[in-house]
Amino acid sequence: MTTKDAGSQTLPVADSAAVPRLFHRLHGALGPQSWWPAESAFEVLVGAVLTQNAAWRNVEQVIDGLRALDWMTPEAILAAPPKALAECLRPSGYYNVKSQRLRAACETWLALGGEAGIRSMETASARARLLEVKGLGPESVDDVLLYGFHRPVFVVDAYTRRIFSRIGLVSPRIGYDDLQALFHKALAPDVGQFNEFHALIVTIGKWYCRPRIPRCEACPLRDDCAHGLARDQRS
DNA sequence: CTCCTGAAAA
DNA sequence: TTTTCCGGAG
Repeated sequence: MTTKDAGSQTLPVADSAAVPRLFHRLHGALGPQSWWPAESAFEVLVGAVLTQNAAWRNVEQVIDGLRALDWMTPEAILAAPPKALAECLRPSGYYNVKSQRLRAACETWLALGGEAGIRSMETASARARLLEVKGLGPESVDDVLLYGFHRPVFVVDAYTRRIFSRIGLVSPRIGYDDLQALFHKALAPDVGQFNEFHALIVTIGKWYCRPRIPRCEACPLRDDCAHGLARDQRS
């Protein structure tokens, strides 16, 4: 092992056997999370855009609002007056940028042949095409692929980076692709497990591995975590 | 790095 | 009152 491993931002101590072990620890402690709360692949796309740096609680308000207006289709969103659409998105924040991102996503969605068209595409090409949309970054696209189209793509987010860097497996500045690659190497391409694992990570990040004041004492990963163990020694 | 923004928890 | 939220573009 060299000191500079050609761009890999996984720490030298990283052992990928830890990854599946952490999954089973989480699943045993928290149980099934039953994600993603959506009724269609398109609704996953909508939720993915709306939840960008926004609490899901606020996203739900918008989703309910879109349903009430009968706007939960790409055609309806593109037909809606831009001003009215933005107003509808207000509760989820960044409503001006998100309304533009949503329409851009709807245009590409239809251009690709809608849900049926995208379902017929290879995962890699669907991912590449969706990433071209201004406003769809890797996390939003991977949400759609995993939760909307049941493709074995591991979703990475800020929680994943924070939790796994605190545990001591990766650098806190690791990039999206490198972090995703860690999971793809450590796990079999199992859609059910990818679904559950990411959902569990979100729950841990939200309730225990918080940014400023983590609740390490009660965290299910405490015994596997460098950060949690360091806290023990201080007390 | 900054900006985009409202809602609710802490 | 401050922090945080299932990010992404410029």
